[in-house]
Amino acid sequence: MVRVGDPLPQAFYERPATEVAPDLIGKLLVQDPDSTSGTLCAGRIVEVEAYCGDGDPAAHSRSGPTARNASMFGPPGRLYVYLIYGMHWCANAVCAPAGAGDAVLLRALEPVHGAGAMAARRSRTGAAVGERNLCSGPGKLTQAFGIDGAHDGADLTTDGGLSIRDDGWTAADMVSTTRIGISRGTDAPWRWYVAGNTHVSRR
DNA sequence: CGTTCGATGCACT
DNA sequence: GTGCATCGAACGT
Repeated sequence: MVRVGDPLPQAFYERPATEVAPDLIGKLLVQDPDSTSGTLCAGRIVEVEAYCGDGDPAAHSRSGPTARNASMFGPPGRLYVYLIYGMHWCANAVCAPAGAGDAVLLRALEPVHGAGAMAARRSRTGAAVGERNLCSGPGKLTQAFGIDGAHDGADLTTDGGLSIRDDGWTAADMVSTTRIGISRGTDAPWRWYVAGNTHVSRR
């Protein structure tokens, strides 16, 4: 059983995404068991990217609120979940005061608890999925945790469901690089990951 | 090991 | 009609 603290409070998220993102490295994404999933799942955040409403050409919020990105302009500490390439869900933690359009994309996790349940959700055919393949990418981690559009706007700061918690772990070495998988805003050094961690995407 | 490429739905131009 | 904040299979070296 994982021993963790309370969910990070809304105040933690109510800062620019570029400040919150590196602080999310090392924290735990926790999914409490519920009626449909009897297993607690937890993964340590080892890779993130910041997207900013203020002049960031890569952010979905760059042109103001739309039906898709509405939660990105909502209160901080909520999830912004969207579908990409027609088949993968991506999960973000909304940051900064409501209306700013800031969010931090969760790019990779290191499984800490519930890896069996994650593997079951990651495997379509029943074939085994290696541990390094469970959460080593933004589309993989949402599949591993069963996160989809129904979680858009979910509150990360309360008990039950999904939350992000601090168990005291800190990275020995953290690296900052430019963001990947985008065609605009490629110069901003807004990707952070744990140096040497085997669960970081595209290693 | 490496790189290329198809899948697949939808928001936005 | 175009272009994705991706993944994994199918190649080539």
